[in-house]
Amino acid sequence: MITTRDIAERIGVSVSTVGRALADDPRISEETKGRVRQAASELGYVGNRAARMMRGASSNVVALVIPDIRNSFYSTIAHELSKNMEAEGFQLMLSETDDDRMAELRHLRELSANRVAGVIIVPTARPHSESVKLLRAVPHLQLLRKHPSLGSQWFGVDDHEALRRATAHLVAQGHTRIAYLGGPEELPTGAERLRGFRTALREGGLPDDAGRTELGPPSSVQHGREAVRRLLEAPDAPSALVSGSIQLTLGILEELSRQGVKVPGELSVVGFGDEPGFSWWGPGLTTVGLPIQEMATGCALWLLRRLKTKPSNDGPYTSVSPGSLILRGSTAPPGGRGPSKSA
Amino acid sequence: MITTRDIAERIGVSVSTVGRALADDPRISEETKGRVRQAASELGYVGNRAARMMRGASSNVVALVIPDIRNSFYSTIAHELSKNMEAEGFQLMLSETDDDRMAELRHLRELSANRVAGVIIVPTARPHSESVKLLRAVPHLQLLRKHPSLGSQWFGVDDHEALRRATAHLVAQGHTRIAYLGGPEELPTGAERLRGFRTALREGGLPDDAGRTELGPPSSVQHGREAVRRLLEAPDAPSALVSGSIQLTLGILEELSRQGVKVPGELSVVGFGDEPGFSWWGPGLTTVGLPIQEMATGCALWLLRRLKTKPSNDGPYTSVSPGSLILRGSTAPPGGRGPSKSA
DNA sequence: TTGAAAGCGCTAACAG
DNA sequence: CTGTTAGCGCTTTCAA
Repeated sequence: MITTRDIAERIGVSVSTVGRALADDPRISEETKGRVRQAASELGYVGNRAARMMRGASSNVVALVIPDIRNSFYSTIAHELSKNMEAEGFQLMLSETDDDRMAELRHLRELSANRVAGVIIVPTARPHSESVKLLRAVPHLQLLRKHPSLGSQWFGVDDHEALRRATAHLVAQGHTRIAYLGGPEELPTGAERLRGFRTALREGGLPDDAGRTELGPPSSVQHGREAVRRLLEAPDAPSALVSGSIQLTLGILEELSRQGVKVPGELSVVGFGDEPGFSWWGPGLTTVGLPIQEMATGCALWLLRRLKTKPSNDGPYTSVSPGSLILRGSTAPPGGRGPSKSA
Repeated sequence: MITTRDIAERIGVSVSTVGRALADDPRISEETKGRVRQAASELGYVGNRAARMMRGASSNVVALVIPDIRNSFYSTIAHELSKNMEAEGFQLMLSETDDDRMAELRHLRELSANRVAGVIIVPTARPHSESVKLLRAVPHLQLLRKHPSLGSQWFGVDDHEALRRATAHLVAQGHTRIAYLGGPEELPTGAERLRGFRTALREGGLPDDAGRTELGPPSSVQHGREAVRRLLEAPDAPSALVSGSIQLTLGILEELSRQGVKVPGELSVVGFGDEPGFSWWGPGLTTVGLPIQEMATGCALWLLRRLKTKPSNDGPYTSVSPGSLILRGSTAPPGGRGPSKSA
């Protein structure tokens, strides 16, 4: 590897002159700068960031800690962050936790050892206490999920409102046996979405047992399939179904297609997120559209600003729009037939 | 930030003793080790990798350079790599090029400055000469696309064979006007897939002008939609369509749904990749399934081995299986009606 | 306008 | 078993 010293020796100046020339220090003559740059380019010199960091420079790496990049929710976020970060000269480190707090901890340890400049994290349900400590030492931001121990900088969506709206739509159509399929309550998002579901039932004047809930791993397509199967086999099968996770929605759709369930004839369905394919599933999936992109961009801008200004500004948090209900053909009054939009 | 020196001072030993204790050097007494570890943990010490790197330690970061993480093709790869890398203590850096050679170059510069241990890259069509130089200095591996200037370490799929099979299936059903919609020829993958398409036509005894081709940006859903529109409006509209890109396939499906084109009645379609949703699109999409996961795992293992053994072993390349044609309902003999599988 | 030298945190050779 | 010392590549005083 070529160092400043190699350049210095080659053109017969000192390393400090080389360093200054490369930093475009005004005290160095244009002529010397030229020779230095020339030599640097010929030798293929690439500055060593590790050395710079030892002199106090900060890393240009921001880490994104998420459950699983295959979830398009997260890959959209990763893309948006990456784009914004790259524009400011930052690189993106990707750490997948698979919703395992130990994996999360392992990653955070590595990230601290690497002295990353910042961390954007979708925390696991109950982060390890060491994870909490590690995060305290680096500018960070929670995304989607919010755990109190990790500070109050948070970007997310209004989960409660999103599910409330989705469910209210079904209630308004006259459904009285509605099932909710979502993540576990120990996840803040899971709890909020479930709460939104129940709020809508209550507001619709439905008894508490109108709602049947199936909670489970939110990133498991497989679990979505199984949960649907259980719901449909139960004696008092619901006439409508709301989902509280993208992956579960994928499982739901697959299983309903496989079983040939008539939607919305036998069952009305509201999905979560708006994946490619949701619009062409069966009669078109009515679903909750989420402002992921806006959220990710906001998140990136906040962190970038935070990284560029010394003082630690601790605005409490920012929540973005509740998402919008996208009406397609998968919902209709119970017992009715054909998509609601043709009613 | 806590350093070894802080620990040393706290318990009254030298920094080297601390260093050795933390490295579990057999020369240090268990008792001292205990005290050092205790202090380290109390102070929340985290080793500084930048400093270690200056002492010759190598980075534990491997970079993945791809066009766009939103493409599920790449997010699957990222996930698979991440999983394998994490198991060996490596972190994954994510660099998106958007198929822009300048963005690619910018990323490679940053990656070299950070002295990443290795790079896995899906190169742009014609990488910048500086990119080539930069890559020469770091263990790297090409993925999917193969550019001669970037060495002969390559992992990919048999694109020629994949498209040949897909097209042959249509030819066998009696189609004589088949359209191919894929990436540009300047991309190695684009060229190979197109060649596979033409091979199948030729092998089927069809004249060269039996095939109509629409080439364009492979990651653009939008382009897929437009290309389909052009194909269908043309005077001699094809009776079958093959795709050579996941994103283009998404565009194709959206547009065909939107226009209400009867598949396979009016048009037979073979997609590329097997996304969630492809199975429930219309009559079910016949498509080319790709062994992405296997490829990514192979790729990870190869690089890990390469990083752990000093000698640079340059086996030429490994190509994995050609993918398999997944038969569903979207293909049928021309003029026939109903899915081919019901024939 | 340029050089010499110190030091960031860590490891490893060389003493004790 | 432990301490002293040097040096990785760079920036930054302090001198010239």
